[in-house]
Amino acid sequence: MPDEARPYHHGNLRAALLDAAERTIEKSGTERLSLRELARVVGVSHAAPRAHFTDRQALLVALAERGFDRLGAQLKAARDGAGPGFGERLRAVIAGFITFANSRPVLLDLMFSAKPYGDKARLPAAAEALAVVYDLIGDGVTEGALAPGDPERYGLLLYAWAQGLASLIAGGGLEPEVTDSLVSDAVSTFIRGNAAG
Amino acid sequence: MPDEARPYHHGNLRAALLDAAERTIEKSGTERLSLRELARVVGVSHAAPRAHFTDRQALLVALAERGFDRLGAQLKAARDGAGPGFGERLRAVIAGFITFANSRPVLLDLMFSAKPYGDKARLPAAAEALAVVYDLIGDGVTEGALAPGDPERYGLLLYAWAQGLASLIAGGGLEPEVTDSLVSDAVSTFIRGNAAG
DNA sequence: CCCTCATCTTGTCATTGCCAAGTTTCTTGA
DNA sequence: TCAAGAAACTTGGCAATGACAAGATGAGGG
Repeated sequence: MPDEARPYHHGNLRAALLDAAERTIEKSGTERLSLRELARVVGVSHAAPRAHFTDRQALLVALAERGFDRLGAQLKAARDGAGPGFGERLRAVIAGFITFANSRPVLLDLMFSAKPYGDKARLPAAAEALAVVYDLIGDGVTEGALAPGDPERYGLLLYAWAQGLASLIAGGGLEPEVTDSLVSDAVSTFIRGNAAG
Repeated sequence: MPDEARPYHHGNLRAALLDAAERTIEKSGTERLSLRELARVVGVSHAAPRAHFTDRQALLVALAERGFDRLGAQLKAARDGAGPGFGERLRAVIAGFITFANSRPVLLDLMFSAKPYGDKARLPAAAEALAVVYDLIGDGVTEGALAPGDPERYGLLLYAWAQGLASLIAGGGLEPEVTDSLVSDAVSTFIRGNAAG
C-alpha cells in the first residue's frame, strides 16, 4: 500500500514533526522554524501539530529532550568503549560530546538554551546525560586523578569548557583535526590543572 | 520644551531603538523582540525603524556590535586596572568578561550567536574585544608564565572556556558568588594546567 | 530660496501562532 | 457487537508581525 491516499490519522505525526523540525532547524536555524510550514512538509493541516504540541515552545522542548536522549546514549557509549583509565574515559566522553556538537550544532544550541543545569528536574533526559560526566568526574576524584573537591563543581567547569568548545566548533572555521587536538589539549589542561598533590 | 508635540523627525531614532531593544531583550528574551512594539515604545510609526535597520536581523547585529564595543572597553579597563603580573591581569580580564555576562546575559548570548570567531572580519568590534584576550595570552607566553606554545591556540582554549562559563551564567540558576569562584577556579586551572616547566 | 535627500508616515500583503468548532477514526467496555 | 467517548485531524478565523510601496515632512546644501 505505497500509494494510498493520506489516511485521516497520520499514525506517526509526533515523530514525523520532530524529524522534520530537526532537519529544518539544522538547515535554517531555530528562529525560522514555523509550525505551519512543518505541517505542510509533513502533509497535514496547519492545526494538526496542536494535537501533539500545545505550543511552538513545547515542540522545541520536545526537540531538546530527544536531543538529550541521544546525547546521553552517545556519551555512555563513548565512556564504555574507552580504556579503563580516568584520563582515557574522560577524553572519550568529551570527544563524544564534541562529535555530537559537530553533527547537530543547532540542536545542541537549542538544548543548552533550555538551561538543563541549575534546575535539573526540568528535563530528565538532560540530567541523565549530564550525570555521565558528573559520575565520571566523581570516579576521577576517588581514584585520585583529581584533587579532592566537589564533583559537581568540577563537572560545571568541565561542562562549561566543553560547551564553549562546541560553540566554537559549531561556529565553523576550524578544521576537524584542529578541533580534535584542541579538545585533547583542553582535557589535558583540565586534568593537569586539577591534579592531586 | 517638555510637552512638545512629537516632531516629525525623532532626531535620535537609531540609538533610541537600540536602547529600547536592549531593555526589551534583557527582560523578555531576544525572540520576543518585535520591531513594531519597539516603534510603539519609542513613539514612532511602525515602519520608522526601517529607515535605520533594513531588517530585524540588522537590528540584532547592530545590537551585538554595540555590545562588543562595550565589552572591549570593559576588558581593556579591567586589564589596565590590574596589577603587573600575568595571572592578575588574566584573572581581571576574565572577571570583567564574566561581569559583563552577569549584567547583560541575553545581550551576550546574542553576541555569541553572531559567531564572531572564525570569520573575524564579520564584526570588527568583536575582533577588537577578543584581541584583548589574545594579546594577554601572548604576554603570558613571552613572560614564561605559560609553557611555550601558539598564543592563538591558548586564546581559543581560554576563550571557549570563558564563553562556556558566560553561557552558564547567562542561562541563570547560579548565584553570583558561585560564578565568581567558578571563574576563579577556571583561571587557576588554566594557568596551572599550562604552566611552563 | 529652492531642491534634494534622509527621515518618517500611512496603507497593504502574506505569513504566523493560537484558538474554536466540526469531522473522522480508533478504542473501550458493556 | 456496537455504541459511546476519546483521540487525531480538518477547516475557519483572528490578531500580530515583518516587509514592502508610495507619499508626506523637514533639514541642509547649492
